[in-house]
Amino acid sequence: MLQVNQIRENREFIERGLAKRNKDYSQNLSDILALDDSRKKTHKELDDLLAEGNLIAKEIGQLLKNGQMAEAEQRKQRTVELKESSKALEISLQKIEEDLKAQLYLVPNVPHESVVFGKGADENVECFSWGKRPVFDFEAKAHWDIASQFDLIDFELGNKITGAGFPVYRNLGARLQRALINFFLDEAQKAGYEEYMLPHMVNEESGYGTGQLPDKEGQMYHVQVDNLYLIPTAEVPLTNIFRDVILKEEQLPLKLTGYTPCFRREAGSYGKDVRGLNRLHQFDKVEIVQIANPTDSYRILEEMLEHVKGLLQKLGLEFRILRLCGGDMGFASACTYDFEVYSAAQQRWLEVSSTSNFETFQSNRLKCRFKGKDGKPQLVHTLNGSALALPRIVAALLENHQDASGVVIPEVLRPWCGFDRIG
RNA sequence: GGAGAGAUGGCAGAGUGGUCGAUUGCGGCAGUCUUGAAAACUGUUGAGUGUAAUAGCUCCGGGGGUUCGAAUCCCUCUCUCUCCGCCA
Repeated sequence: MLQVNQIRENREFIERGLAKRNKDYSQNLSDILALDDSRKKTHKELDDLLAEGNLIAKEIGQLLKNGQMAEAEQRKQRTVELKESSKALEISLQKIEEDLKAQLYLVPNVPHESVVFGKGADENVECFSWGKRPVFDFEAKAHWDIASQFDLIDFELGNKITGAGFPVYRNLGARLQRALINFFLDEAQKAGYEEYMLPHMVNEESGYGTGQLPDKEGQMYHVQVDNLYLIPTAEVPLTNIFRDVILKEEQLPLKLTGYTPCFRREAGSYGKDVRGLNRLHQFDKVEIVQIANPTDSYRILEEMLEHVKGLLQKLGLEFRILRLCGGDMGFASACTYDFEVYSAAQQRWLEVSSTSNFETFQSNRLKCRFKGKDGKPQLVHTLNGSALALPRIVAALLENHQDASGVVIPEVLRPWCGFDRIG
């Protein structure tokens, strides 16, 4: 959520930034400022009435103490009027504040200066690539075929137990999952991230805090009896740790990591995208989050990119990094890099990580601040990234590291797996 | 699920209708003293809104009510603790 004062002070800058999202928000911004003006005006009127009421109340107290009953009664008459009009003002103020909030919820984050204009995914900019594409002297299989050949993943069983998009991992497939989770967590720990084990359900406040609510409600599983949501990513519980928290400057940056399953309803997806592990309703992911001083956040974003790079390099997977253009960036992000690994068998790129700086967009909602030297609370910057999401990594590992008779496990994973090949 | 108790500033903990945004202690910060440190002493120390700066206004778990006036009384919700029941 943008800050109204920012909009007021840097309107032109913000409008120019938002234009990169290929949508016009100038009307929203005008509405916001107009609503804020009437908010201020109404607030002032209300405050004046309340101030008068407070004053009279004190006088009445004094008069009663002195036994001046008649005078006290007289004063009370005015307070009746005051109460009526302040009640009315309160109601309209509340309405204005609701409208203002609703408007603010509609406006996405302002892309960073470095983000390019673009209409959609086609205009993302490749900024880094690494690795060699494997060459096979046999017909490369897709991961769903390998998975079924070696009994690693049972999609049918998942369909039976739950439904499409909830695969069952078994045997070496299950152990590979566990190995990857541990590998990613240990790497994060080595890089200075504190590990958390988190609830897999969150309440409404948390959903609002990180921006899944109100607008992306349909993408989360909702447990209605208790009004809880299954987390779509560990980012939600991890970042909400700092909701309504004022940190000390010297605590920053805070680095956190956590493994959780992620639940996504993903309504409206279809076709080749959903084959095998490409898109699931439940998947596993290790997330990294940093809570940063605004002056450091872009350096930290680079640091996080390096971390993710390192993971993919250790796994020996060909990948590229894309700088997302304005039109493809998530609602809350100011700057996002996507990591994609190349799937040799499917002959396409698969997104395995998205690493973003949200600047103050989340912290403004979360009310997560830090106190600097001047003693004034200031909003932090929040950043997060997948490090990494498992299913497509598994897909790429199986496909890219396959040989004529099975799959070779990358050296680095073997201590965690306990086996060096499948098949 | 049943019965009872409670929720106050970073923490502890007063406050049961009228200068209470809140006594006090600890912690934090600044200063005095000291070669330096500790101790002691002095001062200072919540957030939001608003303003050029003041002022004003709001906030004592959330919401609602009573009253001229609520941290304090009433209703309701949430959470915590104790006891009972159930349970991995």
